[in-house]
Amino acid sequence: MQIGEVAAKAAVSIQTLRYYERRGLLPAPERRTSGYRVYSDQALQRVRFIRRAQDLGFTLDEIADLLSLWADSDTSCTAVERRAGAALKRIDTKIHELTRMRGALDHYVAACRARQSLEQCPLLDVLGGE
Amino acid sequence: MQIGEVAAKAAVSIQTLRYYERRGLLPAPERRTSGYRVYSDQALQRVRFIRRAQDLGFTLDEIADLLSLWADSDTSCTAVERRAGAALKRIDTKIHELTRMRGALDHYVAACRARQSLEQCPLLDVLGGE
DNA sequence: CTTGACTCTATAGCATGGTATAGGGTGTAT
DNA sequence: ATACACCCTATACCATGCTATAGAGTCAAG
Repeated sequence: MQIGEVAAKAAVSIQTLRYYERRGLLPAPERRTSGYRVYSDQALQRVRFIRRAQDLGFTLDEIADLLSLWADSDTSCTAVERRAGAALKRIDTKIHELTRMRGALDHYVAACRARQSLEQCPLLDVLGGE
Repeated sequence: MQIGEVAAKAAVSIQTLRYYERRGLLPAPERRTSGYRVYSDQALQRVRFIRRAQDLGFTLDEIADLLSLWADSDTSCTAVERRAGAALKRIDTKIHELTRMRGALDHYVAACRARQSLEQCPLLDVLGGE
């Protein structure tokens, strides 16, 4: 397979594949004499792995780490779990932060709706006030 | 007040203040003959407004928009509400996305824990498989 | 043999919200 | 008068995950 085919099959752009290679997420592939990259099915699997891991909230750095574990089949599942735990924690933190923001914003929007007509906008007030 | 004092009082860095000015979030302040920026209390209020709005999940672009509303005291509260609604929507979308990721990741971590000792790691399998 | 689709490298740019650095001037206390 | 904290501009850089462009070479079909 050449790069365009892999890109199509994995639903990523060609530039993204070359970017992953630069980032060390994909091994440097074989080349034709012309310099064209030649990919194996394994490489395609690896790209799909990367995309799935991104869907699960891993960063590219974390994925590089996971891939190195994956390469070593002796790796204990525990090591993988530890990484997943870190990702979970990060996701939870983000959810809590956003939930807090949501609550606060919602509160002021409600106050805004409930205001008496002559009052100042409570939403702008809370931002500006204190 | 000069820039360092405003920075300290608003708990932002000096560079950040100059950055806000470049971004158009703060009006260009008066200058001493030396070129030193001189800020009013109003300017400090404005910086605090920016920070609070960021805490509520507004982007700097949205905040610039809010500030322009704020400046015009005739602005209807409705206009402010509309902006807040957009921010709420964005926050909700992010929360849902993260919740989905969390669920999927959690599921695989559980599968990983429940596996029989001889099985392959289910977490890596699900990432690589299919 | 030419056309067109495909590939290559290198470099720069996007969005976001800043931070860091170099090289200089200012203000005040001692 | 000199030390030291403070300020100035301009420019580049950080992380993150790409995308875009220029300028050139390659491959297969007609």
